[in-house]
Amino acid sequence: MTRKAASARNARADGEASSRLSEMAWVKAAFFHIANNNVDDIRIEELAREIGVTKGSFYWHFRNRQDLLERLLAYWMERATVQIAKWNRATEASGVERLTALLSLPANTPPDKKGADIELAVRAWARQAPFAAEIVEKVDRIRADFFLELIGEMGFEGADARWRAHVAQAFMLGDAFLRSGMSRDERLEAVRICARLITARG
Amino acid sequence: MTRKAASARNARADGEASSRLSEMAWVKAAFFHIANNNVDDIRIEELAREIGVTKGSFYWHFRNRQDLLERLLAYWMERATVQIAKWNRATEASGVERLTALLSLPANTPPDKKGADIELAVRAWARQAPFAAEIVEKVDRIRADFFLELIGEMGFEGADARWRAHVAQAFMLGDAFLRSGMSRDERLEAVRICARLITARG
DNA sequence: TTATGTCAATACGCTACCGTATGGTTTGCG
DNA sequence: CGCAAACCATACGGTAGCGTATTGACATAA
Repeated sequence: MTRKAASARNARADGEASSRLSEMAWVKAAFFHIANNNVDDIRIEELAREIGVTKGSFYWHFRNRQDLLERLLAYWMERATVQIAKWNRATEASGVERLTALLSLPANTPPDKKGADIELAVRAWARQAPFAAEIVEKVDRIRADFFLELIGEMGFEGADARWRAHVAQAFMLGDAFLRSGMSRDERLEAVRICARLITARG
Repeated sequence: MTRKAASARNARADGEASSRLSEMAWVKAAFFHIANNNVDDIRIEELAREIGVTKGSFYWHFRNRQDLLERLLAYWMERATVQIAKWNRATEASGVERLTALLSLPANTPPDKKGADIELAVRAWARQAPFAAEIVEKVDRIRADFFLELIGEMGFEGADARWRAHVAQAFMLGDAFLRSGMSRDERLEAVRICARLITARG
């Protein structure tokens, strides 16, 4: 059984995308669950009910629950880094504008601007599971480089630039997690102010 | 049974502290568990094993698991707000120094400077349980006021002060959650830089 | 058409928990 | 002493969720 699943997966990895869909359906369902609750809330039988199949399907596509979680992490990492970087490089806005936009991520990340919730859940998860911690560290490092690059473009250098980048990154996270009753406009203003403070000379 | 437990608790609330210890032992054990993992990891039978008793004891002191969780929250809130405020008001350091110290909380909060972990776990929990969300919001509001007061003492006023306070608070959280491989000294330096940026005129 | 691979349904065993019921033991006190 | 309350142990029922075993349905290629 396990053998079969493994070989089937490898076969798929090479070639086409015949059942890729059903497999992705599981990952996405899990993604929604971790967004609204936490990682322990990802229960196979529950996901199955939502998708409209049974466990029989699950254990065809995945070795076990852990297997799903690992793919979920990979999926999250992709969204949390690569796509953002691409988007940011594609746009031709000014440095400060891009910094502002970046700071208000992940609060605006789809689906349903639940980006912050997912961040939180994954980070909570990371303290439980080393393999999740690894991914989060990677993500943080990639984001750090990205912030540094952005700050660098604005004329800061060396250690100074690194500190400012760090402050920016920390603010991004913290702002997303703060449960203050701030309106959308207020949040945006706060982000703008923060960008100004971070890029102030002195 | 339930009645008995309730009345016993009330009786204790008035007077002495006969069994306060054993009760607190449960709360603290739960506290350690939520620090190292998350709220789902608080399992009665496991805590019992660690304390050296059995479930029989637990259901004497607490109505049920939820009861324990609520007292745990109260305990956390106390630590997360009141005590910090007291400490901060007791000291006679300068404004910037106090801001710096505050920013590096909760990363240095005992036990075992696990403050950040607990923050994370509680906030993850808050998205699952409304009654936890309520407490976190209270804590955030109290801290916000506190930051505002501090910033105010440094001569900032009105909206400007509020934004700066918000940035400080967000940084505090985010810095605690960032899984970057920073050394203790680096972290401290980052905090100092952040305090400078936040209190810069312009 | 038959064989083989792909995918899903059903039924089962197993374990980890929660909460309850009930009985035992210690402790304070009249 | 002796009794009541406080405190804890043991045993049990109930449930939720993981993983497995087995069979069924459908497609496609030989």
